[in-house]
Amino acid sequence: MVRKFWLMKSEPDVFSFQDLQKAKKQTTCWDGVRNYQARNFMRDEMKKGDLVLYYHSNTKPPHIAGVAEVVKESYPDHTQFDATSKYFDPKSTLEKPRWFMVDIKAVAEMKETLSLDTLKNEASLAEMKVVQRGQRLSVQPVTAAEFKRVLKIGRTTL
DNA sequence: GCCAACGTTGGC
DNA sequence: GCCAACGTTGGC
Repeated sequence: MVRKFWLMKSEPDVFSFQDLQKAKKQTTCWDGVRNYQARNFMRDEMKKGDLVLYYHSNTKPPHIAGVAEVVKESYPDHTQFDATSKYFDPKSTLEKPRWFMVDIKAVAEMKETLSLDTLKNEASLAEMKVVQRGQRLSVQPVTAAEFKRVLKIGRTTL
C-alpha cells in the first residue's frame, strides 16, 4: 500500500493545528464535512498512515500550519444525527449515513508556516489545488512531490 | 464585510 | 434533466 498525501482546511478560529496538538492524544475526528467530493476522499481513499497538510483558511494570511496523520479510517460522522448540531442532516439515517469522517493526529508543526502567497510564488507548486482560483474543496489530494516540497520550504522534517 | 466562484436544491 | 435561485466558502 502506498501512502497518500492530502491537504485539509480548517479555520483556526474554529479548530487550529495548535488546538489539535493540545487535544487528547493530539487526535481529533474531522467532523462537519458536507461536500460530496471531500466526503468521497475521506470515505474511499484516505488510509491509515496517510499524511495531511493542515491548512488554516479564513485567516490572514491563509497558510499551511502543520502536518497530521490519518489514524482512523472512515466512519459515520455523528454530527449528522444530532438535531442540535449545525451539521445535522435530516435526510441521513443510521442505516444509511450520508457523511463520513476520519481521525487525524498531529505529527509536526511547520517550522516555517507557508502562506498562500508563498505557495503561489513557488513554480513547483503551481499545480496544487489550493493555489488555484475558486478551489473550495476542504479535503484535497496532494502529490508526493508537492508534499515533499512543502516540507522542504517550511524547513520541516517528520 | 464584500463578492466571485462554486455546489445544491427544487420547480417545471 | 434543465437551470434559476439560493447558500456557502474563503480570499481579499
